[in-house]
Amino acid sequence: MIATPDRTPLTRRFFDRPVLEVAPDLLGRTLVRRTPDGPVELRLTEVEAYAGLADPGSHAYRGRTERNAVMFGPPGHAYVYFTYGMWHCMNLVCGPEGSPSGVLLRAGEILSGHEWAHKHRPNARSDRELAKGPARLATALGIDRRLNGIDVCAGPQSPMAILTGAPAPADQVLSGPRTGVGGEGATHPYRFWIDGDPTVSPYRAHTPRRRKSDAPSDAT
DNA sequence: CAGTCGATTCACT
DNA sequence: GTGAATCGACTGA
Repeated sequence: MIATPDRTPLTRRFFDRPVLEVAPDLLGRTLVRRTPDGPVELRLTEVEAYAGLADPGSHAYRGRTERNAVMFGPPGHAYVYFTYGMWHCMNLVCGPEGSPSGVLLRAGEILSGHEWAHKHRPNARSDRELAKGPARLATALGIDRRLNGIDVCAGPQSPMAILTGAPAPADQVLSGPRTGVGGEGATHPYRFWIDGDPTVSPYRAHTPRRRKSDAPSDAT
């Protein structure tokens, strides 16, 4: 049997480019999550770019903190964060070290390991819902903070990797505003997805959360 | 140190 | 379409 080039992790050089180049180039690629029960594979269908210190929508906007430290490190590593007290989301760090940017993995199609993914996502009513949304994607693949900072360009022993293979054709890639991002960061078309793919998550505008001090009152 | 809210998901109306 | 869940990072005093 000849070695299969398509099973090789992408090189670090792939991620060492401007995030707006890397993000659409990731669509159609395969993310493999290596579990004790075998590999779970996902074809990426939707991503979002978070572009450096000047991007108001990015966790890195206000500088380095303990949480976002991985974004300031070398490209090709996973930035996994915990949010809403319940969920995890995963980014891939891009660009030259020191310019903190990343690609949020928002959705994908599970290619193998369906049984394992459904076990982690009991709410999913169909295969296409398994990874339809960033927290769903992380949950389906068993990704949590223990994987924060891991190198996805490392060898086959790594718990996670993005494999080489053909990206989605450019004429099937659409872009638009990022989901759930408010303020100045809401206008940039930094969300990329594969046109018509049923696993792409629905767009939602940012919804500011109601404050306690806004509690209902009889006064006017 | 207390207040605020999040790169979301789910149940319910 | 609206609101709850749920906790920890971040902010400003």
